[in-house]
Amino acid sequence: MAKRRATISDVAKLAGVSIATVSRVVNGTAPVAEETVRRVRDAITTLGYTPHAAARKLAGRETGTLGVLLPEVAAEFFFPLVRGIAEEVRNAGYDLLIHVASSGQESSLSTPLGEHNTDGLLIFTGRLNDEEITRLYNSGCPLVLLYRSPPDNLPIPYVMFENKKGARDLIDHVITVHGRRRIAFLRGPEGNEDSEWRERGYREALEKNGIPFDADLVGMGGFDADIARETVESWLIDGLDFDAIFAGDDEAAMGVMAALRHAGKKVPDDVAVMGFDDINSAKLMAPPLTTVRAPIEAAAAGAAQALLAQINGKEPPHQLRYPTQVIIRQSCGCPDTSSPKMTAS
Amino acid sequence: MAKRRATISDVAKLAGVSIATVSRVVNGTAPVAEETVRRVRDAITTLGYTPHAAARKLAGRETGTLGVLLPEVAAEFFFPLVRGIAEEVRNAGYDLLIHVASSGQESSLSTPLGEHNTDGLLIFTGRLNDEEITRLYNSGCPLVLLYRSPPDNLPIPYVMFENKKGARDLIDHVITVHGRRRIAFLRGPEGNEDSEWRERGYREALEKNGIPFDADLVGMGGFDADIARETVESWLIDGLDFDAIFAGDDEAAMGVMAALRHAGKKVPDDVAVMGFDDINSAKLMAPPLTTVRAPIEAAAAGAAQALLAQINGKEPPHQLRYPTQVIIRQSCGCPDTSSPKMTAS
DNA sequence: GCGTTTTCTGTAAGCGCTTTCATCATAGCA
DNA sequence: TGCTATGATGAAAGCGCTTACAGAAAACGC
Repeated sequence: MAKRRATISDVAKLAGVSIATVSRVVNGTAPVAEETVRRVRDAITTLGYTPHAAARKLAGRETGTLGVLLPEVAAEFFFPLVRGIAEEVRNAGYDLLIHVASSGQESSLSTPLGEHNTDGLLIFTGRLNDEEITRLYNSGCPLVLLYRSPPDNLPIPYVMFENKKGARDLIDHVITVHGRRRIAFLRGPEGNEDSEWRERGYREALEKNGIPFDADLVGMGGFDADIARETVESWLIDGLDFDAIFAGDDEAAMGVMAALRHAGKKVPDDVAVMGFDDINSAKLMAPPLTTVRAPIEAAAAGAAQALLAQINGKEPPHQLRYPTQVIIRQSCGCPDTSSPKMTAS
Repeated sequence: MAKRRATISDVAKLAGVSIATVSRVVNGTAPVAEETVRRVRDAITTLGYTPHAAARKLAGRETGTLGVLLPEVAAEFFFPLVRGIAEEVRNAGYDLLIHVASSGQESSLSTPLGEHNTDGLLIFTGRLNDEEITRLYNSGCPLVLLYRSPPDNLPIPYVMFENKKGARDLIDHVITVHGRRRIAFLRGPEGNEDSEWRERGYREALEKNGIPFDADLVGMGGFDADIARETVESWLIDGLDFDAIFAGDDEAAMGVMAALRHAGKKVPDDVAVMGFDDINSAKLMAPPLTTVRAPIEAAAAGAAQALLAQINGKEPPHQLRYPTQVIIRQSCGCPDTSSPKMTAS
């Protein structure tokens, strides 16, 4: 096995042409005689030649790579997200560079990511603070923000869900249909915009139904099962009175259910539980989770498209807003309408 | 805002030195006078200079990038996996290129990934068939396989879990402790080695306890909640007799529980359910899932280390085997030993 | 049949960086 | 004082590729 890999000149030599011609047939950037194309193609396959990415990037202008910045946390909804992005990016012939923000680092100043290594960046992390985003923006790096709005009203495209409407409809449902009035809310991570909008929707629904907002009923869920569980457990110990919990997202809802179950509370009889996102396991929970469907994959794909458009000099939409939809299952108290049971329990 | 980014020569000019010197202070590859270092540093900051990755790669030998090949499927256990890899890779100063195998493509021949764009590849996909792996191996690309052994006994390092032992211990538990004898098994995806070893462990436990193997009790779980659910539902319709289900993995276990619950079967009273992996939501299921812990993140980190070692010319271990551990919760029938309930239901 | 396109192909100039190699002070040592 | 290690720096050669630019051959128009 040859250790050294074939370069464009090897191919050129074998095919008896110049490297420029090889480059042309590889990229199809100029007309090449049919016969020549064949010879070059042959040479390429016999040599197993693959263009060297770095060289290509250096010579051309683009890097052919898109970067994604992710927070360290591993939530289930990351995968549809990454999948949506990956799909789009691959179709456009780009590579995907994923940077998982390190836990320790305040900002990603340490990582020389972006700017030079990628043609553009999809940013999904609260860690990358405003200054960092501003810096990247000023450096001219094409950016698209996921689930957060740009700092200082910078004209950076961003994607968002209709969080407020989804949350409002959801809460309205448990109030009007199930008569719940002591509805708790679990906030997401500090500064998370999705959470802020969901809280707004929650409050609107309360207000609309004449239920006063009670700050005691708001706690930290962190969009995380374990955090949510702890919060609910401490509420239970404190004897807080509630008959429903809007967990902020589905992960947290899972933690909420575990806490409730562990304390002997029945869902939804004693406490209704609602999530947000409609992750895959939502329908598998016991009871199946009433939640709001967020088209995560589609939104991610949209973000990738916006970035690609931007890179190609097109004007991307300033904001992409994806609709959400309430998904009624049983954790809110609604009956199971799916196929009948086999056995009476 | 300057549109064009600063290059090394800009820095050199500003600092009044040669580009070689700038390179030296940036990389610390040779002694530079203190005063000069200061001047260069200043120039770098005022210019906001960041070395261009591609150029660096071209000039140096390495690309500074590691690739990961993932199948399209999005399972929850991917995240610890990616996290483990990302962490390790970042610590080593490499970038991570993630390729999600496309659904349609037979092999990844279409993607020019690997070889040239990365210094090495972590492969976790059954899609990339043996020939493709062989091809990559022959091309001299450093490789590490995740959760599968190399084709044709090629000396490619790979990481594995002690699947057989974990499964054996787990099944032995429900047999000896809970007296189950009609234990079903849900296989993972076709050709999945983890699944094969788990099945072997399952059979060994059966044999050890004098229970004959019954092919009817083996079905397809696909390591997927929905597939597992369907299988169990059809078993239920067929009236198959079983008192325990080893779901193959935790995702499938989730589907199994949903099917059982939906049919009015009690877990674990009517049917014990066991998973494998101990994903985060395992402990949150109702009832909490008895499973086998696989150190996914550690294994992924180990794989990354092995790849890095290989790239740096060190001899990587041929095989990395990670121990597994049975995690007893309540889905097998064991009592809940955690903190007491707050309320009697 | 001669100027003019049109096709095809080669030459060569970088892209921004790393890295010998050579240079030139200094400093060390006899 | 003379000669060599040593430290600090610059000049320049690429890394593998893209892409003007230009030349040569073939096709076209009148």
